[in-house]
Amino acid sequence: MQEPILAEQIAKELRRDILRGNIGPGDSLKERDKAAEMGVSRTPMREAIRILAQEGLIQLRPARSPIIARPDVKEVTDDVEVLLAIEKLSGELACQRATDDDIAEIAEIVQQMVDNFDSLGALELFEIDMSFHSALAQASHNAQLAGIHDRFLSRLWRTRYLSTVQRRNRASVIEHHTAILKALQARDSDTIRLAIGTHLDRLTDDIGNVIRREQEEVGSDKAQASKPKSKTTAKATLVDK
Amino acid sequence: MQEPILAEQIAKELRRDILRGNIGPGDSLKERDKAAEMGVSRTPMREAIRILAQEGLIQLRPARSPIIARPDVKEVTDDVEVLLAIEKLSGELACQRATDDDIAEIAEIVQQMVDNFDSLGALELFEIDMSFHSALAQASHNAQLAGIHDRFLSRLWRTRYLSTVQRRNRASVIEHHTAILKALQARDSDTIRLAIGTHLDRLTDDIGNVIRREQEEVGSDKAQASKPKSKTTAKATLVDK
DNA sequence: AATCCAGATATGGTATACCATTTTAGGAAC
DNA sequence: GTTCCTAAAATGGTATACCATATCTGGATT
Repeated sequence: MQEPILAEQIAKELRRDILRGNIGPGDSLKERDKAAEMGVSRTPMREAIRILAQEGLIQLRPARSPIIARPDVKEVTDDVEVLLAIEKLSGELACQRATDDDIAEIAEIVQQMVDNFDSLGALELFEIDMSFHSALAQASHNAQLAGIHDRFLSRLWRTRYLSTVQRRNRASVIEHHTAILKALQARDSDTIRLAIGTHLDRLTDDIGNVIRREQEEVGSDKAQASKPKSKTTAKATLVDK
Repeated sequence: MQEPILAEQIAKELRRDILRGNIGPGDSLKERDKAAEMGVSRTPMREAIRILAQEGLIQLRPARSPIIARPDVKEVTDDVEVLLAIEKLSGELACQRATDDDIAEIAEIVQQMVDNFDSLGALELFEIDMSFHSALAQASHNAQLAGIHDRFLSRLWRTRYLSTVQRRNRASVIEHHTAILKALQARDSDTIRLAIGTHLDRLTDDIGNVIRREQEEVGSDKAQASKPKSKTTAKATLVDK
């Protein structure tokens, strides 16, 4: 059955917690305590932490507890800048190399979102959104590119998710995806670059807003009271909608 | 003091060995043996292996010994494809955001290569070459971009080095670097993209040649060795510290 | 002779114990 | 009351011991 090794399961779990906001930016992640909490030993926990650090979700500090990364505006816009270039390249290459099956799969994903737009929640829709972008990168038939793409995608996951949830007209996502799909079907590199640019550019502003708001919250949090070190912060702050 | 943790020293050492060819593609890397060989315990060795796996130098296999990655032509050309896009973006952003100091530093690197072109060996020249590209990425003032750039650069290190060494007219490197620098000084995004394209496109062919040649060697190796079960544990030649 | 099973061995995964360094707290000296 | 020193606690880094499974070897069975 080949199940993934423990470290990866832990990483997955932690990643979920971080991205969903169950543990917030700035929280420290003592490998000893966290391992005990999850009922595993330090070794795989340590490995999991390294994985997430590498993904940019956790920040390692020499001889200190790792903490959940608190990306600032610049960091996130930098990420978006890179993601944009990567995804444009993906689109361009996909236009050249995507198989009919690839395109059909992407079309399927778009259709899936259209069909279920009203019945699904924000999270489910968002996951479909992500899978669309992943599939596009996959269709570039450049594994390295797809890999790096996924990495940046996951790095932006949380911020992007927050921005999606808060956004009023999520319908435009479908428009954009459709435009990208059309360009791909026409195998028109220039058009797909433009469409991808449009799609992601819109995100830049939203993301900026999300981060800035979060930053402010943190500021006021710190201003009013220092956090008591209770270790039961697990389910404290969930995204309010 | 603040010296880097053991795992990173090991990773550095192993990386050197891999890139320089002291341990070749296909060799297995048993963490137990290798750790004993280097006089460390399995824990940091394991961590080092993960680091290099992440960099693409080592290939992890479920429930098997990791092996030194043997990049095939497609993988490397894929890497180049990505590196090209990343570096073009770096150049473009550098044109917008590089400080005068940044540019001066890059100019200094170019000059350094010009001045020492005849006195330095291939390896030293190559290291200057690499530092030029790194500095350019750095000048983009996008840390994420610079990070990913360095990663792909290091991934291509060995192949690129081999291609440089064998190349007849290494002089063109200076031409290309100078062209890129000029474009940067003029802060001309379009020109720098072109110049970078020219510079790296030339590498694509060379790299292809190198890999193909290596592949052939391996092919003939395998042709004669794959019938009998040779273990080929080439564990000689280790330059310990 | 070929096949298959069982024990042995090798090897990666996991847990735990140990160590070094950093942080912190409390008390003594001023 | 403040400061500084020291010892203890916390915590990440490292080593080692243990475990599970995959691979290998040899012999028994057909």
